[in-house]
Amino acid sequence: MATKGINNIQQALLHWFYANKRELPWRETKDPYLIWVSEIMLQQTKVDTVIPYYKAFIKEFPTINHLAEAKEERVLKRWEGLGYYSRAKNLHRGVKEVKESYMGEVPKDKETLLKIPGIGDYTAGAILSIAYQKEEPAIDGNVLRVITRIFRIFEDINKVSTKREVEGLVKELIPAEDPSAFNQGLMELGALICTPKSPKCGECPVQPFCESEKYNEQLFLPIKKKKKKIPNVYRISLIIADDKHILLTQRPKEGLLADLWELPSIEQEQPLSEEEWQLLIHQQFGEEIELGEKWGSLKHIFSHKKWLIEVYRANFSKMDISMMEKEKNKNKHQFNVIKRENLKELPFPRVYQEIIKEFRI
DNA sequence: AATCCGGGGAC
DNA sequence: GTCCCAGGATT
Repeated sequence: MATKGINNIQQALLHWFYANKRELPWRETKDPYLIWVSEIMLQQTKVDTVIPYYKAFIKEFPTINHLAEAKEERVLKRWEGLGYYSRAKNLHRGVKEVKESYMGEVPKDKETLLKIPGIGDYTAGAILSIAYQKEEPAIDGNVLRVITRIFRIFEDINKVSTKREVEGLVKELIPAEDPSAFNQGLMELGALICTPKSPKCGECPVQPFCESEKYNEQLFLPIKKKKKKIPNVYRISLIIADDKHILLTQRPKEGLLADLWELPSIEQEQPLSEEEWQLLIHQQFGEEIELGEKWGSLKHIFSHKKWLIEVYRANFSKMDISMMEKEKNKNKHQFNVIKRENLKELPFPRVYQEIIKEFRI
């Protein structure tokens, strides 16, 4: 089974990783804080997407102290467009916690790390192995795919029992010499060679040890239960603006797109006619707001719902926008009057970024 | 154990 | 367009 004198998985993987690893910004450091930031960003997110965000983020928040002292809105602004915004809020909270409770030093043991918001099993293992060279597994989706293929594990990878089984195997494999390279090697292999759809088994350093490849069953692994299909949500968004202002709302502090800003909007489970929308707009935003010219349509898919958005300009009578500023205090309106010159400071969901750009001054 | 959180890329 | 991908928190 040996090839070129390599007779175990560890050696094959390490050898391959040293020769083939990508040069990535977070691979230039061992700073546990920077490793932490990168691992949070890399959750559910591809490397190519993360790179520019990571660079901008650590430029503005180069140390734990910088991030701990930052305003949350600045942190969200740096996360704008990256998605899963609770990651940013938890990272911010977690860094403050490290500063206050651990004298600014990222903990070196798993139990303590797991208490920090946003750090779970995977991220704790990644920080410990990559920053501190601890022999801790870091099981992400790539590793689950690689290991279930190598060892031909036909159990649902979403089950806790399967993850425990994989964790046990990785613990046995992980070499004391370089746990960091081994864990990163497993993930890098999953990202570059052992890919979900078209694995490049001919180029795989671990191919001689891969059970599923022997039986040509790679494409059946890993096993996971499929999710159900997602409902449509019908949404109308309003452009209420003059030369210098635009009316916006800030989303709730928790839940979907938490704390981000957006156009004033109404949602329904069923599609409505223009007349029916108009009625809801009067109830929601006041009698002086009238549906105007249609600006266009937007669509946005989340994990479990799909937004179908119709964007309209609004006509407003009886008062101008600066009057609405005063009306706001009566709690009659559910929006804020924003100076268009300040739009660049506010974080928006991806789906609204293009349209907001049109109104920036 | 199941569901909630975005966005990008393959096809 | 449709499908696939994937950690942590919450329920």
